[in-house]
Amino acid sequence: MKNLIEPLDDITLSGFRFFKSLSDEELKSLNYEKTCSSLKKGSIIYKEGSRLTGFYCIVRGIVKVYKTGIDGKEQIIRFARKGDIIAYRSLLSQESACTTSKIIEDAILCHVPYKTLLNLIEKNSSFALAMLRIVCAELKEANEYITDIAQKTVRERLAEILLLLKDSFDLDADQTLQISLTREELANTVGTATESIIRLLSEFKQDKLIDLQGRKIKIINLAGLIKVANLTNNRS
Amino acid sequence: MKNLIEPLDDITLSGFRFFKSLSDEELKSLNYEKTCSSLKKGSIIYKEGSRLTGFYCIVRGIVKVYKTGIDGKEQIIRFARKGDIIAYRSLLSQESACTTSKIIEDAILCHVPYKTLLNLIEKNSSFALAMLRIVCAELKEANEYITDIAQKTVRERLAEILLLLKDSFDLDADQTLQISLTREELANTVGTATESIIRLLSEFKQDKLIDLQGRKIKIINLAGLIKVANLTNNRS
DNA sequence: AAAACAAATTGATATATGTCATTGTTATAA
DNA sequence: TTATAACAATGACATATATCAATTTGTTTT
Repeated sequence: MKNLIEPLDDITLSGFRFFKSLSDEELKSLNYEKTCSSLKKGSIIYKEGSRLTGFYCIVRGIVKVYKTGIDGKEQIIRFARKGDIIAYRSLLSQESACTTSKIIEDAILCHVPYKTLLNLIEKNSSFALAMLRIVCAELKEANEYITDIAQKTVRERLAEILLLLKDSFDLDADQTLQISLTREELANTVGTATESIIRLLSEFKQDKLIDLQGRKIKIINLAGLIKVANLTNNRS
Repeated sequence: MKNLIEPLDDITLSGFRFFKSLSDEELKSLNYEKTCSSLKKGSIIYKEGSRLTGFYCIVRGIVKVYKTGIDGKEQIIRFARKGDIIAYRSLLSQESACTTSKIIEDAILCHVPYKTLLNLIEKNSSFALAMLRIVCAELKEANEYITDIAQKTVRERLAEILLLLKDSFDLDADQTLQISLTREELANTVGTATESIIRLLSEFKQDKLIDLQGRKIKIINLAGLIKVANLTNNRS
């Protein structure tokens, strides 16, 4: 699969919630300085260790962000979708990327240069604060996930991840998760072995919590799933 | 143990690396607006769920920051020491605290009001950027820990935590860790059961990696520990 | 100093989950 | 249409780690 990259002209970042606090003028130059591209599933946006020149806004599609751990096993840190930004963490720290990002659903991304970001932070304190809050939100998520992964069983975590995916990517009319992951990707998110995911999904199906057909996961007993997930209070 | 709080007059935050980018004038009003206190081991600085009015700078002592998970089991998110700041995450997100912070070594803290923080972020873009980089650094750590906890054995993680503690709190002349934790606290950091920590520490001792006397942990084979920790590349 | 409590240790045991191996299934390409 | 590979599903098995229970040691508190 080739990285079919085709520049796109008419995309604007003006509607992005992340840029809500920008003035018209700032938006104008932002839109001028960004570079958009269309990427096919499987394309890699940037690799762990690479030098970043900017961050990316996701206009459409889905991206998985992961770290490479022991034996090259990937740990998925998050899924990003329309309206999200990626690569900003390492960029702001001025380090080379500590994650890899890969398209899992055909996407359109806009690249915003580091300099533009710095400029906005410097000139627009509302933007700086908004940025700060985005990082803080992600840090909160991370801390919660550390607690989960340290204290919960794989079964509980799988249920929880399914609920999280439901909240992030919604269900279609048929109560089916609008994100399609391989069993391995699910395993790399939950932090377990692929076989365990397969077995647990089957169990969930037997228990009438979900229905499976291929990669489609249909939630048929939400309350039951929530119960299995054993939520403390956080994540809905 | 009582929360013996005694206001302290002559403490200044001017030397804090975190405030490096402040002007003399900003420092002056910061020092005026802060409130310092001396807290004994065991004191709780703030509790999960409480409303925060500011963040805290640690002038001396050690603090553990933890989340309460399943069955009230605590998951230690980080240890903070001189020069570190705590409580800023929830504060910036304007949420109630999602962690609890407790003194584990007699400490002096300075409370800086939210308004002061906001003001600095608004008026001093270098400070805003510095703040941003602090949050980013913590997010990086968190992501790395997620990968570890998801992929490594308890044995590996324990070795790694010992190394981390060594880097954060240094060793005394005798190669002994300058932070004293109960086995339970170690367990709650590593994300395992207390008994497992006890057994693994004994094994490490048998393997001549460390020496134990009470809560004192002496590192006698650093290279060996590093090997056990099975570091990918990140944390030293 | 005794009493009361918290922390550390050790052993026995159960089990959730990882690992390995095999086969079936589906997608992709040639 | 076959060939090739990626993915999914199952079974058998090993084991790291949790859990439970009992004992010892060390710290506070009165």
